[in-house]
Amino acid sequence: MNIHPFSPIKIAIVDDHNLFRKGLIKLINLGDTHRRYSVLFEAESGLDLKEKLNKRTIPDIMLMDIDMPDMDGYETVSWLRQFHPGIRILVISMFENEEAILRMLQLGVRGYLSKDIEVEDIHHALEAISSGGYYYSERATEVRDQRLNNSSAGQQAQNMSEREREFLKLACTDMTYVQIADVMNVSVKTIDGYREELFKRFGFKNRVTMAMYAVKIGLYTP
Amino acid sequence: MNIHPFSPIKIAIVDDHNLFRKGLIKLINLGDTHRRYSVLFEAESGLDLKEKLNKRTIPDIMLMDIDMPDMDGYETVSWLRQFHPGIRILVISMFENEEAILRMLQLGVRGYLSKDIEVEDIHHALEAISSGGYYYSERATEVRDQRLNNSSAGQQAQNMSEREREFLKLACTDMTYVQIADVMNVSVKTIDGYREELFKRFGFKNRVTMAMYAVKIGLYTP
DNA sequence: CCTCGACCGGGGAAAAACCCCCTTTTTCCA
DNA sequence: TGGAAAAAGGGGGTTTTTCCCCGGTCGAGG
Repeated sequence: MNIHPFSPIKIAIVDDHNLFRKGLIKLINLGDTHRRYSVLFEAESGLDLKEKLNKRTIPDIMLMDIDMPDMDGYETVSWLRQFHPGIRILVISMFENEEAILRMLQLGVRGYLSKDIEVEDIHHALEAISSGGYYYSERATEVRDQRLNNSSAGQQAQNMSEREREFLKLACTDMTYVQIADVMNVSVKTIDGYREELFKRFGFKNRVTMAMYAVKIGLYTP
Repeated sequence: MNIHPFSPIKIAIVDDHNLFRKGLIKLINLGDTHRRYSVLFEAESGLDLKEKLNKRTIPDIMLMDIDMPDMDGYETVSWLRQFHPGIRILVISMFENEEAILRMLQLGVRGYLSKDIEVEDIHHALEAISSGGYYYSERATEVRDQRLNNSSAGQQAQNMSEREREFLKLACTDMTYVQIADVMNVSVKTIDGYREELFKRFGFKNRVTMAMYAVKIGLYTP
């Protein structure tokens, strides 16, 4: 189920760093002797992408970063899945942590690569994706597999609720739990419940390590 | 005081991400019609660089990342300044924060660029540096200038002592202040002194915001 | 001499962490 | 479709840690 088997495969790149975009283009062109791929355009963020998608040809494959200003990778992918479900998304991110990988997998991306990639990696990924398949880095595969297995094993983790997410973000600030309870419109005891639940689930020892986890998974940017 | 006015200027790149290295090479070659620059070799970390420097021609200019495994940018620059003072260093980093910029400026680097650079930026920087000058991004210039002015003004900040730095790193972990006092071999009250001093100096409201600051300036990576 | 930096200490209020308990609503699945 | 289980919210009370003000010693150096 190839996309346009005889015309070049149209690619767009969404990343806030010019250097990365140029690096990606170079990696794509290196070894692409048959001009199978053509990079249509680049965008600096999800917002930028939304504008550019209106005026241009729709790409077949979208290379997507996660950490971006305005509208990050998760939001952008959500939006794309809803309004352009035909575009296949390959995430290329600095983040190799479970949370990021799982969220993206759940959003239905076609591939997940680290930014530490070689020419072959990106070509294998592009080939797999353009022929209807999927391509995950070793690390992403590992995360996905271990998620499929461990339901009762070890520490069952992840999947925070929206309220827990919100609490976790606020716990990274200088607010006390009383103040957090106030802005979240629940009692302090409820907040304490969220805290305890997260402590238990993730093994946090104190608020600092919890906040650090939030940073690590990109939920909060200091 | 040009370096080899008629032979190409030899460049080496130190960055742990292949993508960045390839992107940099592409940016350097783009617009370098006269082949003024040649990229000698790439290294993935300071440690890797040390090995490669022994076996190869010494480059004129070194493009240097900060966040790297094994031996980070600061260590690597310190080492280079000591053992290869002739190599001119251009830092190209994700970090645009005061701490990082100031530390690098103090170590005597010739330039500081964000990773958000265009072709012209890198060429201006390389020209300036190879002809004996300096090149700082807008942000780096701003930081340097405001550091020259504000000695008594506003909040005199920065310049943490080595002990304070160490404490700040440990304060990002799950250790209590008692435990931190233990590993730092001082009394809890001394630790409390460090804490209070940093709180006053930087206006932290609680340990979480202090830890977040440590992350922001790159002192601790969650 | 006397200040400054690094260290140590008391006491106390507040916040955070950690227990146990409870109700209501939603989900889900046999 | 009925009931069990989970998720969401709340409560009382304890211990530990954090935070903040106050004070002190000691040695180095202008």
